[in-house]
Amino acid sequence: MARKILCVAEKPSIAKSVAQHLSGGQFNTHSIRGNTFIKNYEFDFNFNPPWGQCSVTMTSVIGHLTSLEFNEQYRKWHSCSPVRLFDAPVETEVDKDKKAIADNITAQARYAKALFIWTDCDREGEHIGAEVRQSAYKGNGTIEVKRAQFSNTERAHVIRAAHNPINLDERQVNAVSARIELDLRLGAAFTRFQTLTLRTLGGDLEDRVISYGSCQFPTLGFVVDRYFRVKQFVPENFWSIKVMHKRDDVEVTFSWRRHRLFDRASVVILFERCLTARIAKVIKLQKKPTSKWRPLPLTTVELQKLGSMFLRMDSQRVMKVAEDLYNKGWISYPRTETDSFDKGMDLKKLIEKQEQDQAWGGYATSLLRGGFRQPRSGRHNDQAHPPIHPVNFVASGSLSGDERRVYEFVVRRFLACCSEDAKGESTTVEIECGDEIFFANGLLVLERNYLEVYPYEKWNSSQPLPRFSLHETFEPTEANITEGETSPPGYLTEPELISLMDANGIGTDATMAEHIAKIKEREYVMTQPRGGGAQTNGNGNGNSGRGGRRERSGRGGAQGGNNATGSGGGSVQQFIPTTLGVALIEGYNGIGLETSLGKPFLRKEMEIKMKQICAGTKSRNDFVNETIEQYTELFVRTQQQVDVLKAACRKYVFGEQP
DNA sequence: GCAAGGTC
Repeated sequence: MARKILCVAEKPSIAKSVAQHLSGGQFNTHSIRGNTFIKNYEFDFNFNPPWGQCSVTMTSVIGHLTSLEFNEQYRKWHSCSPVRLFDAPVETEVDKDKKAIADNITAQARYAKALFIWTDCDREGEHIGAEVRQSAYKGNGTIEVKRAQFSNTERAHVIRAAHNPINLDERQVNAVSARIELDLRLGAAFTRFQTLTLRTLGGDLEDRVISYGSCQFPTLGFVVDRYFRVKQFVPENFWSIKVMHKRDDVEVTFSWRRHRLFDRASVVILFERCLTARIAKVIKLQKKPTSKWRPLPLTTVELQKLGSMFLRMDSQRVMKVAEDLYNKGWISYPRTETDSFDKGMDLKKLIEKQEQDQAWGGYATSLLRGGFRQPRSGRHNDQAHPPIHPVNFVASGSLSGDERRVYEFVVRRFLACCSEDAKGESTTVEIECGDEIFFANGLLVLERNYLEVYPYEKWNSSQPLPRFSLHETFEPTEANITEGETSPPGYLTEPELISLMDANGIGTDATMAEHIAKIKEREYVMTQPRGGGAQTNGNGNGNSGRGGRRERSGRGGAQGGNNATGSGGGSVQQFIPTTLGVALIEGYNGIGLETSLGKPFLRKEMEIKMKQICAGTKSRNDFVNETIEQYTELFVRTQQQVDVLKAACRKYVFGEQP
């Protein structure tokens, strides 16, 4: 009898495409008991020695199989003092809804010679691989465990991976298992402590969960931080000079090189010198080619940011719709950090599929007839998934409204990536008037190229500048002093929040939207459209607290954010902390810990140490012990100064004077 | 009733 090899992927879609490639399409499909998504695919494949020709069962899990939990006696909230959760015993359990999946692996491992793990080649994937291994060992203690190394599911790449298995990377497994343990201990300890302590203040705090998480708190911190920057903003007056000149019926405005000054008297003096000079002289005349770069291949973070800017959906909604499109086979896997396409990928074949579309089909054809350019390469690569791209054509009629808009965006972005940059010509005229220098810019768009298919970005020719010649002198028609006042930043928008999270390593591409949703659900923040009234997520009053302070929407109305230019109506949502959200962050800031829980630094540090574990320069034990020690210290200090936290709640939530 | 991370 042929030897048997069990292969396990991280998700059903990967199991299916790997099975298709390895079997050449010749495989049998079996459902398993207890789970409708998981299938076992059976076929033969000739592996490299020592395995040779084998019968293969290819199946999958659905993400993590197990969770870490406190032992039974610590699970009830009042079972122990929260501080004990830093060292209470924990155990790993198969999730209830994953039991059937784990059993399938245990059963299939029983007669297999080897287990090939086909989870994503990232840290979490490595840990999921270890979870799979554990289930396999239950059925077969001597099964040999290997790991396939692959970053996409192209046929040749998959077959190469099957022929060249490596071992699981225990360091990555350890880094993730440490992360899991720390998230559980810190989250549970602080959540129980906060909730139970602040509950004693009564009122609106009596029966709600006031959760702490190493991602949700920094996320809240960003919102509160911006809120105070808006509130504490003091406008400043500034003055500037502009020079105007009319020629060939065109009114040209020359802007001041110094931009603006905050001292009126100085501006008046400089202005008077200009007036005295009377004559302006052209000192620089420059015409040069310019271009607007086509976008990079699409990552999850970009999809979420641009989704809230152009499509006016919140990040959670965009991800939900993208997942649906992925599950229906229209777009590639939507959770990726990679912003460059593999050299070997056949992009033209994907473009061909779009030729039939009424709106962008013609453009797709023009790419295939010579317009095609290999996409730019960004610097990110998660080694697990390609950038988000359309994999099949679907007529817009068979999609729902939101699906249509997300699909259209993914397709247009993809076609734009495969296009030439937009080309133009920029003109600069610089004049000297007295000792001051002024300039005017002109832009002539020559070839729109990718912009033809990517209406989300704008680039338009300016009014053409009239002809000037170098060194010529002329008397400007008019010169003025202008006056203005600096305007406050706007409240944080969702794309800005996602950028901050991304830059600070808060959450992953797949979870950022969830953290944002979580702080809304906890009523730490609410969202409102720019210039409109408040809107909360779920039920309840977003401005928690009796007599809580209501905030005016401020003057930030139209400023500071991205003025979206795409399709889709409505206006951008902005994030405003509730009184509770402000109280929590201000409370922790006030306790004077060297690193506040409301700042991103602690999470960043965790991320750095995980990388050290993966590099082999730090052990799992050292990492866990150090971090537990660090947070225990923060916890004890917080307990000692809990009055600061309570005072912040009284002040902000209940509006009491200190 | 707590977290964050996978994925459906």
